[in-house]
Amino acid sequence: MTYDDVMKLALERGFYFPSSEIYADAQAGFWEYGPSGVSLKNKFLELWRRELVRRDKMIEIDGSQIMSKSVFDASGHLASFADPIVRCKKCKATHRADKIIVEVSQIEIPESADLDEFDKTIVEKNIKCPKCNGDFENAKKFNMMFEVGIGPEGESAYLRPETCQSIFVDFPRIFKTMRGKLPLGIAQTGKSFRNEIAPRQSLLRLREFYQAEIEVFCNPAKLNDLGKFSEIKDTKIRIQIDDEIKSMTCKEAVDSQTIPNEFVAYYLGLLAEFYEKTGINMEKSRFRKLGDKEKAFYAEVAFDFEVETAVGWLELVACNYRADYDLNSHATKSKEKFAVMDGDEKVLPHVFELSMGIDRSMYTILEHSLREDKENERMVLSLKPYLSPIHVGVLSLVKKDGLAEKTDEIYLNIKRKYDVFLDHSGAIGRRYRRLDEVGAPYAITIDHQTLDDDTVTIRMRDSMEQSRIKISELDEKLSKETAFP
RNA sequence: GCGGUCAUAGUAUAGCCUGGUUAGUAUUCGGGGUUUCCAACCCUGUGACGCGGGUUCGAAUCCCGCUGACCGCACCA
Repeated sequence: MTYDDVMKLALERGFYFPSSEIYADAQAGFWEYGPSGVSLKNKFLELWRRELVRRDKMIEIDGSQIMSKSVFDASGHLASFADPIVRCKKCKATHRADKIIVEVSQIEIPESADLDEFDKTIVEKNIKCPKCNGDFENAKKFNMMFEVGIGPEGESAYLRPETCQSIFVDFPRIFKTMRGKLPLGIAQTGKSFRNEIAPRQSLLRLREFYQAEIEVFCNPAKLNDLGKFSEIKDTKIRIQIDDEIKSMTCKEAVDSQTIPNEFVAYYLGLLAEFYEKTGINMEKSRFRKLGDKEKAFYAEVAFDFEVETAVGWLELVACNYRADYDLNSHATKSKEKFAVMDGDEKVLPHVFELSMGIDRSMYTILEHSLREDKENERMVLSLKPYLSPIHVGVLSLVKKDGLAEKTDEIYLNIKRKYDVFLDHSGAIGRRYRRLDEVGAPYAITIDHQTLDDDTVTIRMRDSMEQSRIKISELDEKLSKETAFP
């Protein structure tokens, strides 16, 4: 399915839509989830908790979205999350100062350097705008963090550009009070904020977006000493090496040094098993090892988990081995002690991060699940039953003859346990089609026979097949069919 | 941020060039009827010119600005 097909579904069926859309000054990069989108997102996160957080005995926190200046001073975001930019006086085009200098003069100036240095070099080497040969204005820093003013004096703080900083900052307390033991995963879901220059494509590039992040704290001396590695050693993952994607088991990946150690391979394996269960087509996925130039400023080893969609390869998860970059910086700036005991050894833990983009995952799940059933003239959203916004539709075949009342009765009995959509009106076929489009895997229909023998028909979304089932067996059936795997 | 294309009901569109009707159509949606297991049919109802300014007796239509969407470039720690 194309991007436009997914967009249309999202708008018509309440998955997502533009924020503040009734006002003309609404800015780009902000989208809202509607009822169907929220329901899908909640279930996606429940699956994430099951497959990663609980499975690996991680613990979860929920931190502030606004954090102090010191946090981002220590994390490096104040200096490194900003691009030095120069603007052409003539054609107004904006360029990265460091890049344009390298292109013309081969002089490498780190992007965190003082602005004077860029200006000086541009003048010395007589660098002009590549588009129109015009002169540049003075270099400026464009920081992608949103600054906010706190209290009446407007003291400076920032909306977090990634959720993980609260995990690092909270680590000493959490490790102590939760009786932590290495390796320890700390997880968090929530919003992050980045002032993107050009947000695009609805959920794919947002200024305000959801992340589900996991930071695993570990003893760097024990990266190949992981008992639980056996759990995923045979799990297949697809890894891009040079231009070729190879499918191999996690064990093969470590043995061949495609992945540097068991520790990293274990978490990539968990991630692959998780995404398999979201219904994303894993044949269209890859882990891509990032080169030095692509990696974030804090990363030693980095793999992106990417999935192929109608708009190209999409990065869904960034997996970064951040080493002790973060704990070290926060320890130095705050004077707090971050080293912990691992057996008899005192270590400053290293961190491996799985930083998941929830919004992009939502889009990908929708795109990979949506199909057109031409034979039956319908669009079907073949979501996994446990992820569907609606588990089951409850329909009366006709409203009269007491069927509506009987239908209401069944609805009341199951509505608290499942996401149920009750519908009495219109042609039955039309109601089935509507349910197909929001991905409801089952529909039960109350007909005249129901009044005689207390059975209903149950219809499967994907096959359109129907069978009769006793009302008394309904709960057991639904419970089994909509359960998380 | 630069360049190109574009902006009319929930969705998809006609009308714009050549200014003047009650802004048309399809579908969706609400109510009613008929049928009774897969978007049928009949009746009925709700629903739109992105925002701001200008020209004009009169603007969805012409002009300017803004905002947004799409596509390329750049950006994506």
